Amino acid sequence: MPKSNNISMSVIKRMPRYYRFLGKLKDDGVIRISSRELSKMMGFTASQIRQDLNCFGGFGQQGYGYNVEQLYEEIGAILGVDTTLNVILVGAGNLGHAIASHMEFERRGFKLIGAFDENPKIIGNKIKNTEIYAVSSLADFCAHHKPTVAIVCVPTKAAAKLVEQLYNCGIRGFWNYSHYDILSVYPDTVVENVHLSDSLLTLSYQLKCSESEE
Amino acid sequence: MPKSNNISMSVIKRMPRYYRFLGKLKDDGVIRISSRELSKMMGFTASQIRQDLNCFGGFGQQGYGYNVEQLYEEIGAILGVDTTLNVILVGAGNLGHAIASHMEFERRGFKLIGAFDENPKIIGNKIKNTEIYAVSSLADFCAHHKPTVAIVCVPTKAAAKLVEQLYNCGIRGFWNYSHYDILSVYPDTVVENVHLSDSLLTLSYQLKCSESEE
DNA sequence: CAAAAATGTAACAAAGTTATAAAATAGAGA
DNA sequence: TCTCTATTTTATAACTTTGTTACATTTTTG
Repeated sequence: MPKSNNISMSVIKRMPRYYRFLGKLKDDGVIRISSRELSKMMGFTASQIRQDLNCFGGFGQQGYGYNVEQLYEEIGAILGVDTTLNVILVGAGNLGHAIASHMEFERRGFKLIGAFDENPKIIGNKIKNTEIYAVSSLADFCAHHKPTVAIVCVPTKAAAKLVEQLYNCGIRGFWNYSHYDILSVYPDTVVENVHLSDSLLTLSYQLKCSESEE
Repeated sequence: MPKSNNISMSVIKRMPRYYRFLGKLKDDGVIRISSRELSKMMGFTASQIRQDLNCFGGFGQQGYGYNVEQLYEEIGAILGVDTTLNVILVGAGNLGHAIASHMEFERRGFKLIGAFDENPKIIGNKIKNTEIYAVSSLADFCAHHKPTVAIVCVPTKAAAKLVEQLYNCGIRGFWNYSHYDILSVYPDTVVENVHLSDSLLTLSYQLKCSESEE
């Protein structure tokens, strides 16, 4: 029974991590867990865990802790894992292909229903039972199958135009791996700009710092 | 002349993004830019940009703005792009291969000097002029070439043991794509757990919210 | 030389994190 | 079965960090 308060982004960003650890515990057959135990595993403070979980409702029981399976399901529901969203991949090159095949979409409430590319050499190939179509067929495909999310793995210069096109096709969620930053200019869209290189650069910065502190 | 204050992680995480946008401006031949103009492009407030940049020193000039090229170089230096770090890839499967070939390491102060995998079928192959070696040769290789950063792209169950092994080989920076969470248990190591699926789940959450608000 | 533009800093506000007091439960032992 | 104690959450309060606003100062431009 989630509280309908608006939750802060900081909390949301931590939820998938909780989900991950709880899934692991569940698979290991753990029935119950306290915030204190979880904190040791995850590297958060127990306080924070309790407060985070409490944003959505009191899942814990005083003197007992949290029921692992129940909490796992609750967080799954919060994140929307229990409702399926249709996804398309646009740009099925090296990276797009790897991401699509690496990601276990089904376990996360997504279903890959199509992939698109401009390269004639790979059009017709398959990624995990999903065919790669020509980008030119995008509009027709979307009109039929109504995907809501697109994984954007195209070169920088192609991205801006593509995003507009995808929006017109009804796409409302963008999972962006291109070097182009998608800004949320449309009010009803959601964007995750991944930018792998950003985390590499923060790693670089932190390494520099830890060296100079020795 | 960077200030030696300790900068907050929130600021650091924004720096690569500044670097990206400034690089683009530089390539476009833009000589100077004001915080106001930048704010429009990037979706931050102008104030925040000024405050962020000021953490490292006064790069701007009143009444003029910032010199694009100078600022680009300064931020590059802050992030450590100007000093080269040797990197190895461990796990050269689908994802590892894609990331290594997608990432422009040289432009970011990194140099890929080796890749490792357990699959005999791909040992001996090349990724961007870098050979794929057997994991068993890891220790020898590291003793010789002293890499400081490892890209971890192995299956979950292999990760824990591997991290320990890599630490013993002198690796101090972990760029982790496995589903295993590397905790910073060693005091002098730096970890970036990427967890692609996390951002997909936050996207899912946000989509759910934006729907219910309509 | 004056008006406009822009930074850097200080004051303020909001958000996030940690600590603590109160309430509830589980589990042990009589 | 009942009672008591240790455990653990919840709610709230204190604190810390982060972000925003405002403004004085400086520089450019016409």
